[in-house]
Amino acid sequence: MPQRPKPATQPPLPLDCPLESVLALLAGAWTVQILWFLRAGPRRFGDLRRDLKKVSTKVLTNRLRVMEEHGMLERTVIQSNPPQVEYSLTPLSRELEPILDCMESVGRRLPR
Amino acid sequence: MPQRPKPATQPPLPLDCPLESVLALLAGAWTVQILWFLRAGPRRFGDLRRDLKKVSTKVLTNRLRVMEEHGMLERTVIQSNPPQVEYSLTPLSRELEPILDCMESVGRRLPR
DNA sequence: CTCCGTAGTTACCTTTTGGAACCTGCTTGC
DNA sequence: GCAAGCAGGTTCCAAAAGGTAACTACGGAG
Repeated sequence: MPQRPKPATQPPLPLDCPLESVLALLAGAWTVQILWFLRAGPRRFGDLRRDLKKVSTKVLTNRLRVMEEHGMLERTVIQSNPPQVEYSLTPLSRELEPILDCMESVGRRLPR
Repeated sequence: MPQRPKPATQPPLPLDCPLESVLALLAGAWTVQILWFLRAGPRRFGDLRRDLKKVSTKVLTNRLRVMEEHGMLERTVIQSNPPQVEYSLTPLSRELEPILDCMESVGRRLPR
């Protein structure tokens, strides 16, 4: 049994973590799922509410607003009667798609 | 201007979302960063606290406990004086590494 | 004798988040 | 006239998350 531990295991940190920007975008409940369901094409508010069962309209609205502010969603109002709103991916959120692919393939090989 | 919108854009949802299991593992603040810093090798409690600046000991302890319960971390007590605790990746968390790689490369090509 | 570093634990408080329920205005179908 | 579907907005409340500060126990350094 050593009498004195080494002062610190790895004095310098092993590379600063460059994931913050990505994590900031993906943070928040439902964010990733919304991206997932929009990959197949634009979807309307009510579609998404049905896709994400168990989400309340308030939370969904907030999420969509925040994602839009982050430039991850485009919101298009269709002038019809009643008016409809379509959400679709942007160039920014398309950059994130590889992460979804990766999560999917990892999830498939995971137990359960 | 159409008089009546289509009843629903995509009646069946475009594939049920298979990301839940992965998202459940990665959820929670600091989780991904902890995995990131452990990739280089086992690290001790104090190391991680320094890696993740701005994290309180309480929150870090909670995170580590939860991740251990999920089978994502191995906790090893080193019988020294004072005793030390080392955290390391498990087979399960190693399965998640591709996601980290992917996030890193996406993050690099993102603005900012 | 006091402080430092080890790895936490505990109590307390604030902030954030999320959910349920109800509301709007609009039009169509019955 | 009444209900239904569209896209939300609003209010209230509960739960969860997170931060601060103080505390534990151990030995070594000064």
